[in-house]
Order: sequence, then C-alpha cells, then structure tokens
Amino acid sequence: MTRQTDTQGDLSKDRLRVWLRMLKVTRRIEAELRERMRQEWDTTLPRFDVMSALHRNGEGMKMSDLSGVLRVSNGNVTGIVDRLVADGLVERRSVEGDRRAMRVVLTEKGRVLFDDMAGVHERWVDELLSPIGAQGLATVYSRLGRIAETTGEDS
Amino acid sequence: MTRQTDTQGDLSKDRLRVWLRMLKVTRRIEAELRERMRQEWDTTLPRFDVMSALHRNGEGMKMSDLSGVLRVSNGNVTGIVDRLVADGLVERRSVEGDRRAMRVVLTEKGRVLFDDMAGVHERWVDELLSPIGAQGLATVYSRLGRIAETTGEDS
DNA sequence: TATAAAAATTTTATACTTGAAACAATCTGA
DNA sequence: TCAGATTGTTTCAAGTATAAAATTTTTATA
Repeated sequence: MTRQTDTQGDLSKDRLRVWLRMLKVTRRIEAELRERMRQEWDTTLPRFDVMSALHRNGEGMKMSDLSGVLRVSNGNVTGIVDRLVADGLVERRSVEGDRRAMRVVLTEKGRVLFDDMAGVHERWVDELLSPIGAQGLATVYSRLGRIAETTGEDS
Repeated sequence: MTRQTDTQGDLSKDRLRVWLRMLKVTRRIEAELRERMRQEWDTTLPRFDVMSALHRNGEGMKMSDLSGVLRVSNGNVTGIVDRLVADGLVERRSVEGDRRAMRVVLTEKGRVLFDDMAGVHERWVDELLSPIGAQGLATVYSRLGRIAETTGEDS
C-alpha cells in the first residue's frame, strides 16, 4: 500500500483526472452528434459507423469484418445491419464459394445518403473541436496514439 | 501532424482524425475496464458510476441529481438503481417534505464494495494511461478542458 | 470418407440508453 | 382556493451492446 514517492501517487491521480475528463468530453460530443443525426436524418451513430465502414470498402464487407473493424459484437452488427436493410440503405449478398458468409454492401440510396452525411459530419466535428488549434491537435493526436498502440493491437 | 501552411480544410480533417482517435481510445479503455469489472466483481461501468456518485455524496442523492450529474436520462437511472437495489448495494429512501422524490443511498454493503472497487479502478486507469507522462497529462487535460467548457456548461 | 474442429453468422438473454409519454405531487398566480 | 404550470419519477418503445449458445457450412485429418 505504501507508494514509493509522493509523485507516483500524484501521477496516478492525474491519470484518473485525465481519464474522467476524456470520458466526459467524448460522451458530450457523442451525445451532440447523436442528437444532430437524429434531427437531421433520423439516424444513429452506430448506423453511421457501419455505413462509413462500408463506404470505405466499396466491394462490401463480411459481417465478421464489420464487427472486427468497428469492434462491436457479432450479434450487435446483425441487428444494426437488419435495420439498415429494412431502410434500403444496405444489402446482404451471398459470398460466392462460402455459403456461411454474407457480404454487406451500400445500396445506391445508401451511398447517396452517406456522401451527404459525411460532409456535414466533418463540419460538425470541426465545430465541436474548434477550441483546439493546430498545435493542440498534433499534441493530443500523438499522446492518444501512444495509448492506442499499447491498448490494442492493429490500426 | 500537418505542415505549417495548413489550409482550413486540412485543419478540419485533422480535427476529424483527432476525434476518431479519441473515440477509439476511449472505447478501448472503456471496454477494457468493463471487462475487468465484469470478471472481478460481476458489475458494470454504469453501476460503478452511480455508486461513485453516491459515495461522493454520503447523504444520498435524488434520482434527478443522479441523472443530472451522470448526464444520463431519468429512465436510465431508474433501471440501474433498480438493479443495485436488487443486489442490496443501494437503498431508496423517501425524502421528508416531498413525497415525489426519492433519496438514493449506498448501503453498508455498497460502501464496503465501492471502497474496494475505487482503489483497483484507479490502478487500472493508471496502468491503461501509463504511456502518457506528466507532461502529456497536463497538455491533454488542458486541451480537453477547452472543449469541456464550450460543449457543456458546469463542472 | 467419416468426423472432428473451425469459421461465419444468428439467436437468446440480459443490460444500458434514449426520448417521450404518463403520473403524482408541489408550487404559483389570479 | 384552485386551475395551470412545474418538478420528480417511472413506464414504454425502440435501438444498442455484450456474452454465450446454437446453427450452418467449410476445412482438416485420420
């Protein structure tokens, strides 16, 4: 229980403070983005995330690819894709050569909608993070990068 | 992250990159903490948050105070408190002078458990954020602080 | 070629989350 | 006083999230 020095304990408390602030800021921005998406397009952040991943992969992605990239459970992706399919924004196609797998692709309607959303989304983020200038962006990006490296593996 | 001759568009893209990294890092740490809490005490982050708020307020808090401080909806708090009550970690007491309101308090069992959890939680956060040193902590804290000020109001 | 193991997905059970509606109690102003 | 607004909480419907079990198909291997 005895710590080696006072500064060691202070550092731990500082990390806790940073973590709590990071959590708070992230949640607030997420809440703001969620609300705007709801108002603007009657959609949600998870749906946007799925569409974004599919947009980056024009040929479509398997369900397991989606849950891997987005880091959410398989079962969760099933539900989100179900709803996107119901809205005609996404299609499930069978994978030739493997009858287990499904390839999920943006429909034309989905592509058009996402092109619209992506631009507006970038402007919203720019607005919400506007208190951070070029200098701060670089610093925060690099510090967070160190955590990203150690916490998980890839990307 | 970009050249000194940043255009407006580059800055916007940088903010998007920072946001996406922040989101990724936050989610990973949250996932890690959630998993450890599940393994260690068979509990969840939202329950920990509620207990933490109650621990800071020994006299207990009204449901509306909880949803205000934690920034989650009223209905959500109802469910989480219900489950904490079922586990005997928390108690609902009536508020003298206002028959609408309820005061939620940690039970003795809840207090003992939280004391245990809080210390371990701080060590986990210290470990997960260990790639950031004193210098980085101060910078990140101050940059995020600017956003916290503009995005929402208090605390 | 059986058959066991692995892979891709869905299903199930439970919990968290929101926004909105419903309810009850309190407060307020004519 | 007492009708209307406000406050505190719960209920409800829908969506998001996980872990674990189940299902179907493919692959490996004996």
